[in-house]
Amino acid sequence: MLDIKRLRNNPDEIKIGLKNKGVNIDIENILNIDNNLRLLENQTDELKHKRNVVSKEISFKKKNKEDASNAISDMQKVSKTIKTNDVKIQEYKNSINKSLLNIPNTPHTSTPIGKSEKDNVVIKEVGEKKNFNFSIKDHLELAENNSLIDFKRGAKIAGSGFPLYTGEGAKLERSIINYMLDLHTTKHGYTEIIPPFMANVNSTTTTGQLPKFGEDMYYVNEDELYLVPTAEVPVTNIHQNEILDVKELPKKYTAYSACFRREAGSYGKDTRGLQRLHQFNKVELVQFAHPKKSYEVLENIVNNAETILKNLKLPYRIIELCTGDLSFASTKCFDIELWSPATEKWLEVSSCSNFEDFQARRGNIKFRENNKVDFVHTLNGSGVATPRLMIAILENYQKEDGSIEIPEVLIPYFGKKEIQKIK
RNA sequence: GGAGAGGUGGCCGAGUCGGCUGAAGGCGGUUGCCUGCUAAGCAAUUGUACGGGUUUAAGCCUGUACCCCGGGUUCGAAUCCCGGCCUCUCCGCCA
Repeated sequence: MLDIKRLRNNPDEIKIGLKNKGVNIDIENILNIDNNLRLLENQTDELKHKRNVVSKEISFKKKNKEDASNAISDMQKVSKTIKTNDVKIQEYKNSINKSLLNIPNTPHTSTPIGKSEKDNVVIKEVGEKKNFNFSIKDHLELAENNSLIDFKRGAKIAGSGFPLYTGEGAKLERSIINYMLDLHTTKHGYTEIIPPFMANVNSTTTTGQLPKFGEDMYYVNEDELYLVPTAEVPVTNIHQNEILDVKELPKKYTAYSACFRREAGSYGKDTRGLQRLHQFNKVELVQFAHPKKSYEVLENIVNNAETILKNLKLPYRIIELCTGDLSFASTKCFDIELWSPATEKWLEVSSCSNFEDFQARRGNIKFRENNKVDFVHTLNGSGVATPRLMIAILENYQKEDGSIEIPEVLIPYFGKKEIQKIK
């Protein structure tokens, strides 16, 4: 949520930011309502002040057995006015709040300006794309031949987009998750969390899924709960309505969660195999940072995520999203993409973003420094999502005989050096 | 799911038959004094949000609101009434 004071004082700056993000929002209208609100609030505060004073006088009079009926009937009128004013004030506030919740964050000044993903900037490419001297298979065929994932039965159980990992496929998936969690906790200083996989309206509003993107989530009507689309939702809300001590910052959490996404409207787009799923596994990194340090923290998160891919010896690249491709809540964002040799495409496995105080305002997450209280900056990044990582491992580590080599760092977790071809 | 108890400031904990309680008391924190150092002691200070005023600014002054949340009664509610949420205890069910 944007700061209403920023809206009052620098409306032009915000208009430019929103324009760069490709959205058009009537800020003047909000400012008008804000003006009316403050006017009425001032008047009403004065009435309330009067009521407080006179009520005390009434109390004294009654104690002294004096007549207070005039004052009381006066105050009856005042109270009536206060009541109607309060209703109006609440309407103004609701209206402003509703508008603010629907305004996206504005990009950081360093974010490259652009309209769509075509304008994203490649920051660097790391590792070499392997040259295979045999005809390679794609991850679907490999998963099938080695009995790692049973898409058909997954679909039978829940529908398409719900993969059924089987045997060594399940074990490899688990190995990947464990390896990532261990790296982040032992080498990168994160505290591990296992969060609820469902979240309420409040929590999903903090992170920005609600009110605009409710359609993207699975919703359990009876209990008014959303299945988490990412661990970012529960983990960011750990400190909802809290004031942290500045000494605690940055607070670093890593969490595994299953992620559930309806992916409404994306049918037929890169949906083969593991590319786009309704349920997938992800290890998430979340940090609560001092506002002055948050851009350093962003680099730190990118670095932590990157280390996974480096250690797995997979070719990857980092791109910076342009203003037009930035998500609703973020000011700056780096994606990490893995190379899929079979499809000759880059696959996004991580998205690392700074939200500055956007989520902190919605979730009321603050810190105290020298007796002053201010909103923290929240950041997160995938570290990383498993399905496309699985694609990259299977495809990049395949051998001519159809077996799949296990990346060195995963061997202690997987317990074997390779997966033998079965079919 | 059934029965009962309860939700007060960073924490503990008082709050009378509604009025002078933003909230006693204690702990903790901060600052000052004291002290050879530490401990102890003494004193002061110590919530948040949103307005208004003032200052170059840190700040200061001032108003309103907040004692789980939302309504209601009343001139006036932490205190009374209704609804919700959460916690605890017992019973039931269950991985």
